Amino acid sequence: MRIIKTNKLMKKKPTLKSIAEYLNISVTTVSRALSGYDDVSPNTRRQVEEAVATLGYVPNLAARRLVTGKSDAIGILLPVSYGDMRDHFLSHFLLHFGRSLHTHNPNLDLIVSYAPEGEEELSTYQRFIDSQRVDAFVVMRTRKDDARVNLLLENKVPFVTHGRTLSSEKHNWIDTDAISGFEFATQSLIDKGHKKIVLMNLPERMYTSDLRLEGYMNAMNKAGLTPDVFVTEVSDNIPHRLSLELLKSQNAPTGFICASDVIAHEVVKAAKELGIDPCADINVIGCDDLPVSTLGDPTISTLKSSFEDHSNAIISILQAEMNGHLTVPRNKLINYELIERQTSENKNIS
Amino acid sequence: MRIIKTNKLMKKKPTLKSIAEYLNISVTTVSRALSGYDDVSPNTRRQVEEAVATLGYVPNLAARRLVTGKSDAIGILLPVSYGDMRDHFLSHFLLHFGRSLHTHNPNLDLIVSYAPEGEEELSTYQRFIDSQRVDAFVVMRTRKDDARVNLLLENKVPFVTHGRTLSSEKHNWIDTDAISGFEFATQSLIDKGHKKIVLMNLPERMYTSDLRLEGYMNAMNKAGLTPDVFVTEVSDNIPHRLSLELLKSQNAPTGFICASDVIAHEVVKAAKELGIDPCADINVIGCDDLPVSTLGDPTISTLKSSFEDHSNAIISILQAEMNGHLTVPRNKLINYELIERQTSENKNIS
DNA sequence: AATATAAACCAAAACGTTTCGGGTCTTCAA
DNA sequence: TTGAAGACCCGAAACGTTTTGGTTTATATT
Repeated sequence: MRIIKTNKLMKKKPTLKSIAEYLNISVTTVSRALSGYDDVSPNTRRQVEEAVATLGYVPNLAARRLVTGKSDAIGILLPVSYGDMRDHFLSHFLLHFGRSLHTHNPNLDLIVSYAPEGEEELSTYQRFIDSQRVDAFVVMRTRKDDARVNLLLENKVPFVTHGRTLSSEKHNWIDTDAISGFEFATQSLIDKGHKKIVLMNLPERMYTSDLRLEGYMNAMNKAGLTPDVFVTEVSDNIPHRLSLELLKSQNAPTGFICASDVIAHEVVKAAKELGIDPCADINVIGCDDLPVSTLGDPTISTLKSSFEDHSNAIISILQAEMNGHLTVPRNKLINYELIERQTSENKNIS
Repeated sequence: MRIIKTNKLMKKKPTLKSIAEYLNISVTTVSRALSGYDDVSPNTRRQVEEAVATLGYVPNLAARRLVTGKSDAIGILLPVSYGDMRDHFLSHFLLHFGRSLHTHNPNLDLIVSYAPEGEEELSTYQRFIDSQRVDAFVVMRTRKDDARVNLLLENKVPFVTHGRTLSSEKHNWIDTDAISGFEFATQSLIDKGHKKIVLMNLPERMYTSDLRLEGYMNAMNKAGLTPDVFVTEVSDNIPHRLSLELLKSQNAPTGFICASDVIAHEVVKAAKELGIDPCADINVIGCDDLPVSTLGDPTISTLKSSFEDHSNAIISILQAEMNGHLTVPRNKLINYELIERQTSENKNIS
């Protein structure tokens, strides 16, 4: 048992008490000095700060959390399904969100755990709430009618959803402006002369799917074109089989609006397999700007919304919730930007 | 202020005390019943368990942590650099690790924070240690001589590194068996008749780069071939420019062993730009089996080691550390498997 | 000189656990 | 009938903070 640090007067981990003794003042005063109260003299405050620095005091979070009832942590329960391509979005989002949170407030912990959709999803949330591990939640991949939302509302736990629900007016949310985004993307293909444009959508369980559909329909209707919608999971080779089928059909579509870059990538791949030029013969637009869309050949056009914006919006709502109480739910719509890459570069389909 | 839950006798959040009062026994006994001590009668234990269930008691973690000094959390301080392609590996690893940790022990929290390489890296670790937020660390992307390792050793905090260091004998680590893996990959190209095989390595700051180099050298020396090594970051378009240069040089290499799939992908891309068939004219092998290597066209051969194995190895070492104390550092080498895809499918380069 | 005001400080309670060092009551052997 | 052993239980302290509701001292006001 050697003493590690060589600072004078150092034996154990310093506490408020040891600092108080060291300075011959009370624990209360030390605490208040450090918390910036104004009933402590400038001189005392300075001494406390010095002592903290030389003794290397760091507050014990457990004790603080016990007494304040706040945990200074925010939780995110990931709905990952192993091997599912959708994990791409989540894993990148997570990294960015964590990073933003940290730069925004390094004292907020991010606790990551898992609550896959299904049986135990709600009970996992409940346990998390009850143990008071976190002050607030970020809820990912919201469904239209999402039981998690109700649970959190009932328990009066602050949270922000990433994606709207059918009861969006009751809770904080951020979301991409899927209607405008998909309308714009569809319109861009219409402008290029496409007549047969399909939407390859995600399952309608997610609300966002409805909104994307709406955007697509808006553009198609305005142009007097017949919409054609397909729904696919982003896993296994379902999107791939579907793409092959579509491309081989007579009177095959030439424009593809895809709800995910992964789907878009499968369309491109299927086209190449069939000897169809994914840039000249058809146009493909994906969504999310995942690495696959820039790394692939050809590069894939995509609807992008910055993780930075997502994260910042979530964090600012969370902060508002955790400090002064929010009287009314807040929300934020984030714009999509159409990134034109090779799969939509040709100017005129005839 | 309405009462949310409708259970009888429920007003506030239940505590040990409320259960004790409810059952007319002492707090001590309740606590001991729940902790599985054997000095509580079967009957009492049953009653306690029932009460816990009906009242919906969940222990307050802050209180427990305060008294035990354990946090039941493990921390991972990510060395992310925004926009860096290496983040691909990290983000996927993180998702998998979290998932494994959760299935292994759902009561262990995973706290994710950020400590980018540089100035504040060590102080970030120090603050994390001092605040006793976590019981143990996972240290990613170890360097040859890694100050984080020393810091953690000095503070006697349990940790496992992902990747060896020069002082590996002093700490727990897991790592991929880079020597064997890269030797095997190189040998596989030699077996196909390649004479000019280059290694496109990562900066030697990381120990793993040395080991990969060693594996490559082993195979080359054994075959009497002249080694040729290049070092590149995995960011910007450095690997791309380097690839173009190499492929355009006279007496250009035909075999490419790359320390990352991202680099391999750049080689492939450069080849295609130059009209070189990345499958027939050259062979390329990457590393890590990132999504880009399966999603790309052509698909890229790669050295794969399963995240599952990584995670499990780390977790089992961590568990050993956190329960009975480990007397001697543990480690685990994880095998690479060569996944042959299109970029190494041709059988004979002449 | 007495009183009000302000500045600086503090003792003690509280948060909800775990654990230490006992205690009481059976039961059973001597 | 006594004593020991075992089974079961409990009071109180401890963990390190924050906060409440003061007290003390010095200065200003009447």
